[in-house]
Amino acid sequence: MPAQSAPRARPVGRRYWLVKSEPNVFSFDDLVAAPGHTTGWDGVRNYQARNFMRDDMRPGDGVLFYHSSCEPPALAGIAEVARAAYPDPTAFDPRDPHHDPKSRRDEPTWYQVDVRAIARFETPIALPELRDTPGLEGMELLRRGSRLSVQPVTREQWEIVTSLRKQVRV
DNA sequence: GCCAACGTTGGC
DNA sequence: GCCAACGTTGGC
Repeated sequence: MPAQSAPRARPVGRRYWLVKSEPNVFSFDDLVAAPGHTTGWDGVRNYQARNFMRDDMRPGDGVLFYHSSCEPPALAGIAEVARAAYPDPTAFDPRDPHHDPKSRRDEPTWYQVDVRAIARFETPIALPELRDTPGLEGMELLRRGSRLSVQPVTREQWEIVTSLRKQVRV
């Protein structure tokens, strides 16, 4: 078979991600308290973040849970993708703040995955510590002006971050 | 509260 | 297709 006609295989193995949430709105504790420690990651209205969820996130992938717009901004714990992408129902609801009339049930614009809490870091890993940790220089989170609320993390970055703290299963 | 950086919108 | 205006994000 000609190589150029072969569908490109998705890289095998577990992938890693980081999601941001304002703890005043939805914290890691809120995720732990949710039924099954799981929630739909709804309300994402950025195309790049959507594409990661819709096209690349798979059940079992690792997720770093980041608290933004708070003091201190920090990684709170780890989670995993519990369900692959499906249409974000809040986009269809006219009364929802994330309603988007251009997303239709027969042709959804916005997608979400389900995220399940796995473990809390014994203490949060605050942003300055991440900046100071060798090997994390390339993290999207640390890039100046970075605003992506769903972003990929390399396996190497994941290993470094998760080795910074003891983890307490939830 | 400030403001830099970013994504989106809409006039042209 | 350009780009100014605008709204949002998010650290500080």
